[in-house]
Amino acid sequence: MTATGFDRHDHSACVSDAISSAEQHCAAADLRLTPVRRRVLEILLESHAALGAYDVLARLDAEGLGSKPPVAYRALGFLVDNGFAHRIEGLNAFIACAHPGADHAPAFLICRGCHKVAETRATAPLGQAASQAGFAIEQTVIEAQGLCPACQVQP
Amino acid sequence: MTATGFDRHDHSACVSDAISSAEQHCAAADLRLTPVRRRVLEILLESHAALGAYDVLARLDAEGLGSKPPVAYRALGFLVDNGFAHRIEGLNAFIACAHPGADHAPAFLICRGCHKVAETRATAPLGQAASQAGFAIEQTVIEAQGLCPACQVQP
DNA sequence: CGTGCCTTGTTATGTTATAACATACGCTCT
DNA sequence: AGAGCGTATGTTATAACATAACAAGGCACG
Ligand SMILES: [Zn+2]
Ligand SMILES: [Zn+2]
Ligand SMILES: [Zn+2]
Ligand SMILES: [Zn+2]
Repeated sequence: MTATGFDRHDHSACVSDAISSAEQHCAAADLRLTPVRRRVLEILLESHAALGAYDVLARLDAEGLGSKPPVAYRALGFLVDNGFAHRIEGLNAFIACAHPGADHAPAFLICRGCHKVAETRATAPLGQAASQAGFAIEQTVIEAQGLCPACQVQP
Repeated sequence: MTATGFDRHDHSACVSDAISSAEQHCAAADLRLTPVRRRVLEILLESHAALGAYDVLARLDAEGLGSKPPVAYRALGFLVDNGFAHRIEGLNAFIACAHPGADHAPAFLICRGCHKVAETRATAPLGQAASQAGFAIEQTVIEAQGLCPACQVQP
């Protein structure tokens, strides 16, 4: 399992894979990847950095696709709800999913230098504490802050 | 190690322990637990639920201790920086630390029913993914959402 | 006393997010 | 075709969260 994002990779393939995966999943699940939703996913996919809702909105506005906050929040909500994107709580921002389609529990490595974010997987380490407390976990947010390889070299 | 918060416990002892622990730590580290800071810690300690900065501010205002956002944010910042409280990213809210004084990596069980939060500890499960990616972790946020024992019974 | 440092007071503004209601579009059933 | 319905979008307004910037007070130390 790799943490896509900091490594060099064929990013245009990375983008087109994600888009076609989203198209397939939407077709299969009777979901509509409308122009705004599709464009927001593309915007998120353009980099592996997290974007704020208003950053996304600014791009949409520049392209005439919408200028009011709910436009961005609705599209982002759709993408997050259906697993095409994730919300990064520590940044109040959003990032395209790096493992689209798969049912997965994501975890993130967030670089405080360049703001890139790598998605990986992690099994939640709270099972024991939760069962001791009688707590039923539904979802776990795991976000590590630190420095990516590039930002460690040139601080 | 227990996840304090959902269990029945002697809460007044829980509060006074935390306050005296904070006093000791401040005395030892030459930090000033001023009236506003102390009162904010007490407010957080009153329940095991997370409080938003403006909730805290409303209480301060009612007591004549301050009415402008920076007053609350400064006191909360002091408490968080010195380990007396934690920020819950998933809620944009704050909670008193349940293991004060100790140097620790907290993790949280957050009930979506009653909004109580239990603090526990967890070792971040990202060491391997991080070292593979060459990423230097500085801090990890772990927050599980779900239902506490009480809220599972009566949904 | 005067200087420096920390804390507090206050104004203003920036940033993130949603409620609520109106409109448009696509589909199906008759 | 036209009515009815559900989803998506457009728009207004406001709520909720957070910080920049500067002024003023308090206290310790030389
Ligand atoms: Zn890529
Ligand atoms: Zn970086
Ligand atoms: Zn308690
Ligand atoms: Zn509960």
